[in-house]
Order: sequence, then C-alpha cells, then structure tokens
Amino acid sequence: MVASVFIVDDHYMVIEGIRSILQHEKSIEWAGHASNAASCLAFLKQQQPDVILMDINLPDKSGIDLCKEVKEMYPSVFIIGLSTFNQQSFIQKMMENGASGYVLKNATQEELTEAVTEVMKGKTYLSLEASQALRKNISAEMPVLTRREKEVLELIVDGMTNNEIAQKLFISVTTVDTHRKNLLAKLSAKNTASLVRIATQMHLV
Amino acid sequence: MVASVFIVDDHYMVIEGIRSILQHEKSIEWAGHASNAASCLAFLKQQQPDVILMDINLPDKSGIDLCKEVKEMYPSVFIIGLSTFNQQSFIQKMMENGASGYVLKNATQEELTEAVTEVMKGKTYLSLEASQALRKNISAEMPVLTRREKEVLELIVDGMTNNEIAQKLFISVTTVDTHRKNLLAKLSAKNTASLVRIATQMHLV
DNA sequence: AATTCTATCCCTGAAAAACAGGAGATTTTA
DNA sequence: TAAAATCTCCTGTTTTTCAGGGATAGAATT
Repeated sequence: MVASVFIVDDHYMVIEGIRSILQHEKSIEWAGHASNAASCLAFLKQQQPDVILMDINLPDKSGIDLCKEVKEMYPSVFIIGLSTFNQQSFIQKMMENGASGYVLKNATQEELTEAVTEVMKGKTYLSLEASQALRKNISAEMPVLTRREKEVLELIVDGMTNNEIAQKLFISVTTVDTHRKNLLAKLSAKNTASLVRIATQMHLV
Repeated sequence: MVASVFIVDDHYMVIEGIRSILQHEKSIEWAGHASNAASCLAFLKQQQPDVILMDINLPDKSGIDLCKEVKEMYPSVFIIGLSTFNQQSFIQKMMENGASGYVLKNATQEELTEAVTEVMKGKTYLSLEASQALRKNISAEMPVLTRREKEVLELIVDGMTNNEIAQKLFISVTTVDTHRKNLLAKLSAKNTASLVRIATQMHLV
C-alpha cells in the first residue's frame, strides 16, 4: 500500500528537504505541498492525501487551528505536526486537535518515514524529543487557565492596567485584580514583569 | 569555476532541502554540513569551503557569534546568513560580523543559487525581504540601549523590583528608577508589562 | 574647548499593583 | 443532585511603579 503525503510549510527549503527524504521511500507518494493554510484547504477540496505533514507556524494561521479545521472536514486524513521546537503546549494542543503525530524538524530520515508509516496504521507517532517534552511537562507545570484568565492575561501583556481592563470587559476593577492574583499564583510569577515573561515564553499569548 | 558550499543548520530537513536544491547546480559543489557550531569549526580546521550557509539559531551558539569567529580565523570564507525570520537586528548583526549575505528559509531555488554565485563574486546578497527589513528599521525604531540600561532591563524582565535591582547592582533605587524611566521612553512602553513584551519581541533579552 | 552621552543621585506626589482575607452567584461536571 | 470550579465583588494595607522635575561628574565626541 502506498501512502500519499502532502506538506504544509512556509519554508521552501523544508519542503524540498522532506521531498528529497521521502522520494526514496517506495511506500510513500508525493501528493503536493502548500506554503500556507489557505492553499492547503484549497487543495483538500480537490483531493485528500492520506497524511499531511503540517508546520505549526504558518503565515496566515497557526497549524494548531488548521489541524482542527482539517480534521473536522476530513476526519480520515492523518496529520503529523511539524516544528522546530518541542514546546509542550504546542504538541499537546496539536494532539488535542486531532493530530496523529509530532516530529521535530531535526528528525532523521528514519524518524520521518517511521512517523508516516506508523500513523498510516492508525497509530500515534511522537518523536523522542516530543514525547519527552510531553511527559516532562504534563506531570509538572503548564497551568490550566480559565477563559477569563486568558482574556485578562492577554490584556495585561498588551500593557493595559487593571482599570482599563475592567472598563474593556465591563467588570469591576477588583475582579480584574482577583484574576490577576490568580494568574500570578498559577504561573508562579511575583509581579507583572515575570508574568509577562512567563506567558510569552510559554507561548500562552 | 566551481564554488564549494558548506551548511550549518540544526535541522536535518533544511540541510536536505538545500542539498537537494543545490545539487542540480553545476557551478556548486557540496562541501558538507554540520548541525552545530562546534562541528562546523572542527570541519574548518581540515578544509575551508568557499561559502558557508549559516543558520542564525544553533544549539550551542548563535550563528551571529559563530560568523564572527569564522571570519576572524578564515577571512576568505564567504558567509551567508540563514534564518526563518527577517528580524532587522539579526540581519544587521550578521552583516556587521562579516557575513556577505542573508537569505530567508522560504527562499526559492533561484534566490538561493543567486545568493551563492553573487557572494562568490565578492558582492553582497540580501534577499528581498531581508533588505526591506533592513531598510525599514534602520530608518526607524530599534532604540540604542546603553550597557547599564540593558543590564537593568534584563533584571526587570527577570521579575526583580527596583529595590532588588539596586541591591544587586550596588546603586541607588532612584538610579534604577531613572534607568527604568529611560527604558520606558526608549521602547515607547507605558508600563512594565509592555516593556517586557516589547523587549522579548525585539529579542533584546 | 565645548558639547553630548552616560551613569549616578535626589525629590514629590499620584497611580497602580501586590498582598491578605474574605464572600456570594453561577456554571460545570462528576 | 451535590461538589467543584469559575466569575464576580468587597475592604483594607503595603509596596512598587510612574510622571515630573533637577543635579553632578566623568567619558566620549566634535
């Protein structure tokens, strides 16, 4: 059985690299490529590949969102996340949104082909680094923020004061302050500065 | 004349992609590749290629630093910076450290080969996006921070208060406050939160 | 030699954030 | 349905930041 593989990545060199890696594999067929989410969706209207290798960072929308959309429209297509970083939050969100695997861009030829073949069997493939990142952080950190907390956090990062946030969200300043206190506690930050740094480093905003 | 090209990039897929792109070019010869700065330097002790394609993000040291070192030791080697982002500060630093060109990873085959051939002639090659980024920001923003201001900024981002910073640097709290005010002014930030966000986004810390 | 830049220090007063310690109402979920 | 989570609001106090000045001394530049 031959698996057709499609690639979404905004870097031509990466597309070329993957193509060059996979072309030797007899069990894998090149379905095509897209450099952004829009042309990926356009392609899928015409035909559906078996597997999509999907970069997390796309110019028009995040791979995490695209993954969700594609899986809703074409549930039978397997998606493998692709990125340079093994950030736990990314990997987790990608898997939550229906991805079947996650591979880092420094993966070897063996890893990549194994990922595709395993996923085709309906299994899940996580590269060593990815699964380690997932394991390490699932047990520890990565706090769960509520919808409102995320909302407040983003406005704080945008440089708004409690007062401004309160007006924007039509709630009391004291409420905003409470959310802020909870954010500080959840992210183990002692003040605004560390809160913003932690939030950006964790890619929460 | 045949140009030998060496690549330093920590992503196997990118190396494969570049190799696949350049192998069709008769005027270009593949010298080899390294996935970190250390093995790059080790390779250069044995032989020197004509051109090095060098990623900005390397696991052991930044491409910007590596560029400087290589140019000091082997001034005749041409270096082309390689990265996913067209951040003005990165491009500028790379060029200041002796690079002859800068190419983004979404470059086409034509761009990449042109970059190599132009640089071989002793010319400078900047991809369209790179030169635009350079032009746009050189005229505007990118504030110049003094050594002390950078120091204070880093401690602020680390979540320290003026008081703590003052004790750490053995200066008065009012001095720290002055630096802080200057930072807010220079980065056009209205408070700590936006200061931290801007600093991290500009990769100042 | 004069100017600019940098780093240092000081002041006042207002605004904002951090910290402590509650509590009621609604939604989710087990 | 009962428990847990979430969102909401409150009263205080203390600490930190922000805004607005001004000032001195040394280093670098013109």
